[in-house]
Order: sequence, then structure tokens, then C-alpha cells
Amino acid sequence: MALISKLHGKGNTLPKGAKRTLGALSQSRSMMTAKELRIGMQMTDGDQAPGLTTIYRSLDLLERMGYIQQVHLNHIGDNEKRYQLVNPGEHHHHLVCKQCNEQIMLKEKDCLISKLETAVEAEYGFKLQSHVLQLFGLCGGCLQNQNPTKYIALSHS
Amino acid sequence: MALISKLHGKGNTLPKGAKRTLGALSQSRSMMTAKELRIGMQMTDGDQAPGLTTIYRSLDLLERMGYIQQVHLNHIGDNEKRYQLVNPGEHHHHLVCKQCNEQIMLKEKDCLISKLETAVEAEYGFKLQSHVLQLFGLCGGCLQNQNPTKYIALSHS
DNA sequence: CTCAATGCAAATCTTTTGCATGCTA
DNA sequence: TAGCATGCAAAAGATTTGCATTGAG
Repeated sequence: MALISKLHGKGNTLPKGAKRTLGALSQSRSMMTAKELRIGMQMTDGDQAPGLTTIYRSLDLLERMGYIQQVHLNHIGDNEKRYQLVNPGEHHHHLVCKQCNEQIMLKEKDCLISKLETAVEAEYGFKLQSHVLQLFGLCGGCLQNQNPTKYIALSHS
Repeated sequence: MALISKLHGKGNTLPKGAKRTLGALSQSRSMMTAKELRIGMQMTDGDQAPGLTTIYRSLDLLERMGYIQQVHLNHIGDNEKRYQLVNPGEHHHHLVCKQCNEQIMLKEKDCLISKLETAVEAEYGFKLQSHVLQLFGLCGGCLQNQNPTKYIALSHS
């Protein structure tokens, strides 16, 4: 896997901060903000974690290199950019609950979205590369609790 | 249509600023930021347009009332919240080009997404209400120009 | 007159940038 | 030693809040 060689290879392919940022992101299964990534690194390495500035710069670099993708969860009140790994060959579906912030990977075999992509590519002449799908609604618990702030997002990329 | 009665009814159902915000949003076909909405109102009403604070508060109110929905376009470098009307009965597809910022409504008959929604609802016990799909890639022009920053998003809700 | 709505200015929060320092080849 | 990487502090930009004023009923 190219990611692993970037993380551990001797070619010095990435600055240390970017390696650690990519490593922290690959260890989590969810979309992470810069601050969340820093907290993760602090738990691993204590106060040796990179500064926020380095993390932001690393995220920018990694995105331009194509390893990660910036995603805005359409959370009500969510002002933070989040990042997730981009695995070109794979498709991931996530159920994200705003209340518990957990992100559950769905077992989705046939990708309905890619059928739509194909149609759009054919009709509009675009070359589509990735996509994000967010589903909003109420989970079963919130339907019972009548909690109107509950949120569900399905991210797919 | 409930929207129209909220906009023009005599029941004073909405504060003036919220009415005008909703009106400005309903006149545009795209997702709009607060500032864009203000510019739209300025073009219509000159300097009588509401202040940004009122627009932000109106957007918050309208979102809580369920008339509009906050959407973060996953633009590279886009830090702004955008809003779009929520029409429960209708489905809209948009092609959004970052460069020209135009949003083209697609003619999409059968909603592949809603099939996915149904499956997710059945399997996970969620009640889904709306969804956003953003497709990233390169348009034909950018493929020729070899401009790597070009961006396409398909929003669907 | 009362209370909601509004506007202005300041505060807040995330992200970016300037600049000086440190590290590595 | 040169150049990239990093950190700190300040800046930038969007959104929110405090507070005083306005305005409709």
C-alpha cells in the first residue's frame, strides 16, 4: 500500500509532521478535525505532538498530494473542516451521529452513487473523482426521545 | 405552498428580516451564503437591506423552522456556510462549478439516492429526511486546460 | 407602554500567514 | 551552510453575542 511506504519508507517522502498527521488520521476510523488529530497525537506522544500550525500545513500538503480529502460535515453549527483518508480503490460509507459523534462504516456492496456518477459523466462531460453523501434525519432513539437536534450523516467517498 | 403564505401572509408569522431572507433565498436557485443573500437584497432594496447580524439570526430561525438547510460545500478553501431551501416533496440536483460558481440544476428523474435511503432506513432504523451529495472532479474544460484546482460538486437534497 | 426585532461593535473561533528559529543533508 | 520544517504570535475571515435602540401592536 502506498500509504504505508509513505509513512515508514526511508525515502523521506514526507516531512515528519505530515507523516505523523497521516499516521494519526489512518489510525482513526472517522473524519477528524485538526484539533482532534492533535489530541490523538498528544495521547500517543504527550507534549511532543506537533503544533496546530504544522498540522494545518500538513493537512494541506497531504490533500494536495491526494492522500486525504477535506470534508465539511453538514452538522448544524459545525464550523470545522474535517479530513478523511482517500482510498481510490475503496468505497466507504459512514453513519455519523452528531450526538455521540460515532461514525459507523456501512456494509454497502453495490455503489448506487457510482451509477449516478457514470450517468453524469456521460451527460455533462465531467471526470468525477470522488463523492460525499450526507444523509440527514432522526435515528430511532431520537424519534422516541423526540429530540429534534439529533442528526445523522452518511458520508460516502 | 406553505412558503408563500409565510412570505406574504398577514398572520405575521415571521419577522420582517426573516421574510426578506427567505424571499432572497427563494429567488435564487443556488445555495447562498449570508453575504451573498445580503448582496441580493441590496440589489433589490438598496441600502435598506438588513444587516448581516439580522440575516444570520434569520437563517438560524428559518433553519430551526425547517424551511432551509445549512450546507457546507466541500470546496477547497471554502469556509462559508451556505443555505438552501428545503422542499420536502421535491428533489433538486445541482452541478456547482467552483470557478464560475454557477449551479446548474440537473434533470434527474429517478432518484438513486432515495433507494439507498430506503435501504439504510430499513437496516439501521433511521428516519432520513434529506440528503446532500457532492461530486468532485474535473470538468471537460479543466481536463483540457490541465487546471488541477477545478472542482465540481453535485448537490442533491 | 412593552416586548420582540434590529443594528452596531466587540468577542469568539477556526484557519492562515509572517517571521524567526531549528534541524538536516 | 543552505533550505526546508516548525512554532509562536499575529492576522484574517466568518459567525455569534452583548447591549442599546427602534418600532409595531
